[in-house]
Amino acid sequence: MSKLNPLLHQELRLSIVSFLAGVETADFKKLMEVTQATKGNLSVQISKLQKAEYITIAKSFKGSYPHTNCALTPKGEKDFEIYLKELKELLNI
Amino acid sequence: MSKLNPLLHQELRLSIVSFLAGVETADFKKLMEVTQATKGNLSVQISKLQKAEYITIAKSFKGSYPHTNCALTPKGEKDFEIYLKELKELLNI
DNA sequence: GTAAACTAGTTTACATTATAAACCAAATTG
DNA sequence: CAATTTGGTTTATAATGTAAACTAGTTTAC
Repeated sequence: MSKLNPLLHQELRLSIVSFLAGVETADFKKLMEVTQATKGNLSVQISKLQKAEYITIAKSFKGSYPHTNCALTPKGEKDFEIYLKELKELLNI
Repeated sequence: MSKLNPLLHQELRLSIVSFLAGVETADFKKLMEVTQATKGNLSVQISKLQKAEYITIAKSFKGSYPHTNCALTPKGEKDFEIYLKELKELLNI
């Protein structure tokens, strides 16, 4: 019984990481779109992922508006894979 | 983005349901053994699963000691399958 | 040129949830 | 008969999740 990584075993964060694992980079707007989360929730959860060094958050300006770009780090990728492996074991899939 | 069933998307409850899906019946002791959870936590979580009609909890006596037996209901089984399907979609697996 | 509405987020207050410690009742053991 | 064990439940606290409220600036319309 290896405990599932609690940072990843949460729907919104899992959605974010899973999506980033496929595309390697996505902005705030895109993440809102694919996850259907509220701005507040998304903001909080990407911060947690960043604190854990699972993603990088790059802030810049696109025209005059702020723009936030997220990408998975190698650490995030690795721990996501471990999570997947352990989840599959738990669920026998 | 179909939201993952929050009752099932919790490690201990998921472990319980996943295990019961394989065996169809297990007692408290067995569930403690396979999940490695504390008694208190296990007690709380099986109660929640029972309230949701995902499992049945049958109390009896085995010799002189109380004995609690759990089994998945058809509803639990069905929602577990739906959860699995949606989880796989989310994770592309 | 200024009020209203929009973009792009962050902060924070509240509600929900999870968890283990404390508890309980009965049985066993020494 | 006191201490320990079995088989749990209750509950207090901590941790977490979430959306509403807020910030800061931009664009549009009058």
